[in-house]
Amino acid sequence: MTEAKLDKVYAPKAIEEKWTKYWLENELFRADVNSTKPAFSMAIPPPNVTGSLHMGHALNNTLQDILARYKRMKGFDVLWLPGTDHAGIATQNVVEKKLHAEGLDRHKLGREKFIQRVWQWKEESGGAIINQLKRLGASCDWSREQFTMSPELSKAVREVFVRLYEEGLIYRDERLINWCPRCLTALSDIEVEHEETPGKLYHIRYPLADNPKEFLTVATTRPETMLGDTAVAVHPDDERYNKFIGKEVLLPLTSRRIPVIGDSILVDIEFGTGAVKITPAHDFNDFEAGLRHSLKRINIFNERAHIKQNIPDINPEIMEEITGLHVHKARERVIHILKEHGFLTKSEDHKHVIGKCYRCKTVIEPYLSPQWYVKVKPLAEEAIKAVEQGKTRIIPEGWQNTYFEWMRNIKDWCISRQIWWGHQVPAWYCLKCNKGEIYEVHGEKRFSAKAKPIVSRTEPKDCPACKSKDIVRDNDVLDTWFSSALWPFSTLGWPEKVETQNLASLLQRYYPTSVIVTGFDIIFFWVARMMMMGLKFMGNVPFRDVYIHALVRDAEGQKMSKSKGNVIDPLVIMDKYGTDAFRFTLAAMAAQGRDIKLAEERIEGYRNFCNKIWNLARFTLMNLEGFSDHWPLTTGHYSLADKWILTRLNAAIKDVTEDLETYRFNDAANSAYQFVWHELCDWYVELIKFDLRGENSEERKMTAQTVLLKILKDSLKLLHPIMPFITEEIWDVLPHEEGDKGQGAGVSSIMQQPFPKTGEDYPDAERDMILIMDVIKAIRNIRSEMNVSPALTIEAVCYSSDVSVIRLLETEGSHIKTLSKVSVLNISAPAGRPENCATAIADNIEIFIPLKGLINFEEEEKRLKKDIEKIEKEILALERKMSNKEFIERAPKEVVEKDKARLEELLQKKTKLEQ
RNA sequence: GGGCGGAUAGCUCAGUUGGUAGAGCGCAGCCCUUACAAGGCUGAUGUCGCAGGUUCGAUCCCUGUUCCGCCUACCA
Repeated sequence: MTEAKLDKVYAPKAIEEKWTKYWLENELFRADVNSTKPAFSMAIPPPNVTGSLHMGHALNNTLQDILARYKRMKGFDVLWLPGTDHAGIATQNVVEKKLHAEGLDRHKLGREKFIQRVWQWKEESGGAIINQLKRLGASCDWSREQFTMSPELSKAVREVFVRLYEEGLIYRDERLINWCPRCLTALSDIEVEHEETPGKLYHIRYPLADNPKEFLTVATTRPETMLGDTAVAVHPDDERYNKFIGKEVLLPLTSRRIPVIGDSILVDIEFGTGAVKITPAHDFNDFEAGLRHSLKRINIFNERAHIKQNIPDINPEIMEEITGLHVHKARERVIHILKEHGFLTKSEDHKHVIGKCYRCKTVIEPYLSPQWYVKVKPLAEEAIKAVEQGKTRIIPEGWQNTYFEWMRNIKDWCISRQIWWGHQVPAWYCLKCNKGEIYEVHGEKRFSAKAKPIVSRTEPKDCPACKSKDIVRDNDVLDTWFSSALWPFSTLGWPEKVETQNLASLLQRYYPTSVIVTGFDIIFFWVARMMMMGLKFMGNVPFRDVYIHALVRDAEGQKMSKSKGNVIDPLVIMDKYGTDAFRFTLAAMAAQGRDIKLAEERIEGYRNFCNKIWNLARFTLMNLEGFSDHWPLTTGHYSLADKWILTRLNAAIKDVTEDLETYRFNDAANSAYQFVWHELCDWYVELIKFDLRGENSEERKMTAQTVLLKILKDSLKLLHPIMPFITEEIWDVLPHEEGDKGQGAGVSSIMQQPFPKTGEDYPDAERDMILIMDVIKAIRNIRSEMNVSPALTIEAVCYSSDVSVIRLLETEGSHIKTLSKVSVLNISAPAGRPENCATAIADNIEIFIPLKGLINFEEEEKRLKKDIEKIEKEILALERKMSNKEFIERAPKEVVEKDKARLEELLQKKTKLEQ
């Protein structure tokens, strides 16, 4: 007697904790470099150390874990490499906030102490996200956890930087960059979020220098920047203004005379007034125009976007009024003054796009400063080729265009950041050689773009040129995404391969990785750059497949955000419904190419599914009395139901396998769900209850037990990648055959089992079973429609003119009796409708149910009429189709045949019903 | 401005070679039938955004169009 070892109630929490601990203690997720199995590898998109598990992580890592577990069961040596990202700005912001609460700031603390504080913070709180991933069931090889600021990865960063510099692919230049006045750092183009905002377009008169009564009116959205104007541009073909080209205008509020120039690139005749003020130090277009016309650049504000002192040429009283004001405040003042002096002629509503910092949402200011850049064009070319040649596939394919589009229009990547937390640029400056190029910000020495850096893997002892020991390190750190770009190979030990044999084989074995799974929001930030760096330094793509998944939104389709207050916390969900239900929901909703609108009811539905599986397992265990694992499982023993469910299992295995191979997670989840609930539980379990109770024969009992157990085990294996915990728990208490329990040191887990393979199909049994099921459904339908109590046992008459059908009904009639609660099933009755009967037709089997005493004839009439109407409608459609000659001639034969048969069936059915 | 995606049952969404539309939740009716009420059985509901075109036949292919959403872009 097998004792039930599952609690009556499915309680996910304890199970999850138990198995997480077991898996980790037994290191079941560990990759084996020396394995003879084929390798499957993935690098996790490293979450920020500051992070807490959100829906995006949950989806991303659930999908990866499904792949990892599936591939493991498919016989691969799986390396899923985990780790976290140091997340420069984000982390610095977190620690700065903490300092602020203590009444400190990083400048008071100093760079070295501040960085110590960040490390301290990382040690104390940085592991949260990793533990949350473990709770999600992520089967990463935790023994290889990496951090983008670790000494090893830092070494990789330095190596890449130095090599790129030596090849001329990294350089320094003074340009206009996106500057965040709050973070006090430069940002790359893609770190700026654009947002359409209503604003105003101001028309300002610039008097002509030689005739102050004449004006050139410019239009601008940012009037305060006029203080930095160094020219006015008009279109050379613009007849209104081209006569002014070469002349000068007086810049209002200043004593500055600036030239009028002709520029067809910058100026759109149609827009605004047709005349454009040029501020090369504060606008990207103007900067370019300034280069074309060799214009001076006048910077009017500082790092915090406050108006500088002593901007050249400004009227002193105005200067005094606005010095130190934030540009936005200064704007109001300038508008006011312009209006007072009659320079402002008009202001109209105008919506325009403004950039905001992706970390803190502060309005970005274009700001002139020396920065480090990567020359990306040559790298991008290779990255484009690799995808064109199919060395890397992007899935779903639609994202390829996005990738190409960006790669083809790529601009040089500004990689330096003026923050402290991150990989400090491995460059030094000789104070002697660069004497004239030094300036100070917040007590830090900075160097102009003309300064000559010494770039080196290690700190130089002295200046190679003058041997002076007076050298200073560049204060900038690298864009966080610079180190992320190296992730697929830096985590595998690069560049150490020459020195350590073991690391070499790691790279050899696991690079390129098999697939990277990520959201589309970081295609540019991350995927594109990994491609460039991987190709450059490894000579091969970093991954074979890129699987791009959707964004998780709330039930209304809104992006989840703290400010909107619509965030669903995955940890809360896991507490409430269990991790398996949550994971299953994510998988089931992860259809390619569409965002996920997460509604809690859906999760609840899949929690119920977990419960269903749980009870299925309990039922199985309760019915294994006398079970012998030596019972031979051969075709000869199988009943119709056995053959049917085995055939359906094959279909489920085939579907789930194909779906997982092609990243169709939702289809895989649905196939498994459909099979387990609506075929296995709803039908098979009900069909074999008699057998299991031993009411047929010992042989039937043994066979049913064996088949049920096999189907349950295979179902658990099918589900395990999606629902690891519940499947492991049930697997653990099931009886096992030799070798079923997994290998090695008493450790056993369903995850070590091979993924189910399809067995023999029984198409005849499948067809016959459908027939029986249809009859059962038809009788149930009558009972329900006629309001026959479920407690009441009734009689039924089935009639068919087909001998094989009659034989089938005779041999399998017991199922009909049991499942539709019929006591006498009369099969050999003659055709024609007996008196006082409810009638139905299923698959050309006529079903009559004598209803003496318990019928409502009006109901029956109504029911019949409805049936007939439905049939007539379909017949009409089919007949129209059949009378269409071209359909008969041109449609595929099978289709015509099928329709013909269907029509015939319907006609027969109709006549029978009408009798 | 350019590009992409969506529009299918009350709600959230599937629908992979064009051949009579599916699921979950919700809804209605009946049932505590000893695996499961987090359950069982039965049922109802769709001019598949709009207009054309190709085709014997279109939710699916083509063109146009309207609403949403997203990405991208230097119109001051």
